[in-house]
Amino acid sequence: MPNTATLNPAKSKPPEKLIIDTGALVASYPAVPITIDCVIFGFEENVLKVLLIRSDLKCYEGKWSLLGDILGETEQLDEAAYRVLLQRTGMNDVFLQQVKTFGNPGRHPGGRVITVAYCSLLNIRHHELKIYDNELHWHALKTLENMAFDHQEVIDECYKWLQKRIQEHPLAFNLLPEKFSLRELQNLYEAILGVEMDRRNFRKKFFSMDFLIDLDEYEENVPHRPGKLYKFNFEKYELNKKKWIGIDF
Amino acid sequence: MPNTATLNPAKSKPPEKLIIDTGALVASYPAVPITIDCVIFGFEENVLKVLLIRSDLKCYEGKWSLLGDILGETEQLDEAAYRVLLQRTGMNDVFLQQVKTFGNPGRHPGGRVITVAYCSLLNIRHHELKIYDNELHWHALKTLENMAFDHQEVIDECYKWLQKRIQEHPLAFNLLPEKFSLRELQNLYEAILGVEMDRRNFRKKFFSMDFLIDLDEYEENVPHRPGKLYKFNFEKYELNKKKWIGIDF
DNA sequence: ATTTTATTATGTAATCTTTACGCAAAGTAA
DNA sequence: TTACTTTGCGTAAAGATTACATAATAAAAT
Repeated sequence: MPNTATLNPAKSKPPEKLIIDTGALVASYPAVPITIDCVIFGFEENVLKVLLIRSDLKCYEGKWSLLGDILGETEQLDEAAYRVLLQRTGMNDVFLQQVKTFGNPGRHPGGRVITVAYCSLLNIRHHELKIYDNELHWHALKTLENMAFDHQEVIDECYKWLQKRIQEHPLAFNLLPEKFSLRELQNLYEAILGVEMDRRNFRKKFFSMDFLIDLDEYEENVPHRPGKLYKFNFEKYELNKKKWIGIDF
Repeated sequence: MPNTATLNPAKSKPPEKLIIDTGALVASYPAVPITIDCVIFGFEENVLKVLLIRSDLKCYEGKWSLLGDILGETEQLDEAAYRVLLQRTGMNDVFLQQVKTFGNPGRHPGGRVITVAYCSLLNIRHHELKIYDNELHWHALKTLENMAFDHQEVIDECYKWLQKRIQEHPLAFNLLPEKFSLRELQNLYEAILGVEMDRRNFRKKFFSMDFLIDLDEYEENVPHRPGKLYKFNFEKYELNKKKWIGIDF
């Protein structure tokens, strides 16, 4: 029901004339091609990487591009993102999230194209690429250059999203092997956040959250004392996760 | 430069044939009309409100709709959001942020329309509406019903965004008068987060952040002991804001 | 005038969290 | 054996959060 306290009947007018033919209305709208771009982060040898292909546009010859495709006419946005990933990499067991929509009119040389960026993270070792077309491969995030379109900006925004997100959600465990040492976990956080942390306090923090399962196994083939291996207790996390009340800025 | 460590030249193929006519490429893409919808939150009499108009579609007769419009052909997304707000309300001094894009193929009865949702917050008293077409007015968020399109879902997502955001950024001060009492500030947080907080701890928290300027003025025309008035020190906040390292989930 | 009521302002003690370190134990390499 | 690196565990000080107590101030009721 309308909140009449703030309705101003003297000034307020109802819609002039109701539109019946909604089909004609929508057909009269200017339309824009929509693409989906996937920013897939991976972690390997202590380096954060992103999955790219060669652009197949002449004007971006030699430049690198995100995994993207045009949105199908009857396709959901999420659905399209999963399809792009499957078609380009053969992977189908990855969690994607919408991050931001980029609509600068000049972002595509062939005319206006709006893209919705999706982001995901995965363990490079556990997700073997099955398709290598257009030189698909992992690039170290730190040394990216020669990006086509506005894809550098898209990646930058997704990286910021990742930095924020990894502090509040257990995303990190998608980037690690199922069994990992605390050192590997810490290296991942340090690489993504770009900070150094105290080993002992990092350990204490994770143990106090109490979502790590001690596997009573140890690292092998390391040139020093092997660390214990853990896995993340996703079930327990789902039941006990923080409700997030805490003003702080 | 490509990270050759993960490039697989045996399997990897360069693009078959580079596309020269990008204009023809883009013209061949199916296109979708894009709209911008603005979710404008306001706070008045301890109630969180959202600004709505009557839908002018016959099939949604009597239902309520967000402030939206079609994206102009050469318009930036952000630009369009500010235009919509200005055209519908006459307001031009409000900060808008992109929240999410909604692309369900069935969300508009006239055919596929994708909308990019923008969100803002403002002090109802300080932003007098200058246009009242289509019964534009504030609705209490709690008792919303009869929403057109998927606008209930859009509002729900923006409300979640707001709840998260207000805990990490000083958004609340856009919803309050410039001079406010601690009680007003707390009421706002309680209304948005839907929780009760301890008066004394709330005060302590805000004083310890040290972004409130004590104006040495007092509330007037309140039926009890008047509280001190403060304003938010945006300059100091910009210099000292938290760098946000703190894993917690 | 005095009392009652509502609300502001301030304080304090107990608990939990974070930070900055110290040091022994377990492997590897010289 | 000895040096070196890294893991694992611990602790004390500082800081933040929580729960609750009480005095002060203004308006309204008696």
